Amino acid sequence: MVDKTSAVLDKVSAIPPGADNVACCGSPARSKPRDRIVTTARELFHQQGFRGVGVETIAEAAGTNKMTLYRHFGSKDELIVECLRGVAADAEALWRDLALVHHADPKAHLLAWVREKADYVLNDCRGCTLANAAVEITEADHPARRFIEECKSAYRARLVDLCAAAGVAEAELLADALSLLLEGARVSRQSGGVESPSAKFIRTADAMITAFAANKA
Amino acid sequence: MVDKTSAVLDKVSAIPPGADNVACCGSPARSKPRDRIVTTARELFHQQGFRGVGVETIAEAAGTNKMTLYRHFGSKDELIVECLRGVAADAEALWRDLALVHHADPKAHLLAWVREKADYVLNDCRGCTLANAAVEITEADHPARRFIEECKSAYRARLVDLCAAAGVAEAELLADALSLLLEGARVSRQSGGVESPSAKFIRTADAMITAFAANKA
DNA sequence: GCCGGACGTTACCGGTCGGTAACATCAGCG
DNA sequence: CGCTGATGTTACCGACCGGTAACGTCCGGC
Repeated sequence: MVDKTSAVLDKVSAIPPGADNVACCGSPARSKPRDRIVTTARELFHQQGFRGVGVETIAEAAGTNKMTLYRHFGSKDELIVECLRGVAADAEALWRDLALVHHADPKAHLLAWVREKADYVLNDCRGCTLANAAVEITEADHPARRFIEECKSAYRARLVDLCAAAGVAEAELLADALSLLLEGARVSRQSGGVESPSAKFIRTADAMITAFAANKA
Repeated sequence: MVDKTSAVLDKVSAIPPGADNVACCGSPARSKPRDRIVTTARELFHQQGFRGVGVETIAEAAGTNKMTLYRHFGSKDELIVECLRGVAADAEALWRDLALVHHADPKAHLLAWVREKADYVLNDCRGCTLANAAVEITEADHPARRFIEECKSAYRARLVDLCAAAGVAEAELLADALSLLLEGARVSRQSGGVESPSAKFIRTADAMITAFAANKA
């Protein structure tokens, strides 16, 4: 699998022993090993894939060791699920924040959502951790699979509600179209670079929204 | 990584020793080991991921052994690239066939393309092997990465040409939109099952086409 | 002060992986 | 026939992986 030099790893394992990985007051308040493990694992899994990084690498990058990791997580699979839970929670928080800002104007809310997601697509070339996990983890009975499905369907439901609130007649169809465009942009970014179709996510999403907004409910 | 029982493998390794994997006349014309290896590897890689299946598994499922595999391919990475080449060649052949049928009517050609791709999305829950490889193979200098990028950009160019031939004013934009929808449908199928937004691929793609066809060139 | 729990350290285990060496076998072909 | 090249077989290598055992350290709370 080509030489997997630690160039990338060195950049990620920027947790000097004794220091902390969050900007905090003073020195003594170093975050707990468990949190550091999850944070580091999320970053490494996202960057190098779930099968591409081992537990020992994660533990060391988190400034701890394998034994401590296994005191908090029964297995690597459990750690994976915990990481996905974190990803989903962050996405949920982002959605809530956006909803607070735009609660009065669903149409603007929808457009703002497109722009927020576009930011991620353009700035992060590794796409959606949840979707990547679904690609990489092929075992049908892996605990992560069920969780991923729940996340995606929950997210879709929220998007449908937003489209409906924006007065779109075929809210479900628009929501699915936007889901496909976003998911496509994130994966296209990985397989085609910056000049891939992913660069047109905003324009195509906007076109889709206006096309559907033509016939209101 | 959960127990990776050989249930799936048994189904795939349906190449009984002495028989052939292609429907051919008689018994003696068994295809060459190299071809069997590539065919089997493509199937296994697609189904279980590139990192999820080892060379020994591939060789045995192909009715041969690891040594013969390494006589034809210098490394697993080379085999991976060869498999991707095969996938791309098949896609190219499919495109050519469709072009032959619809050479007179670009608009119908475009709609037929959508339906052909939709067939794949609905019937194969593992998406696009090229895109999956881009997700799974994270090494920046892996030989497969360059190849994948070339494939995707070539495919995009063909789609742009088709959209332009269909008289769409913003051919590039429509082509990118359709690319995103398709790529999204394929990955959404993996992370969300059959009831995911991927089920709406045809309807959203059609909507996109009609929306763009409104203003002709 | 002391005790207990969380954490660090080292070493180890069995299994799998990618890859290679050496040798036997077999088919085709002169 | 005998040669040759492609294939099959077995055994092996070092590296890595997920996971565990045993023991030492340290810190906070009673």
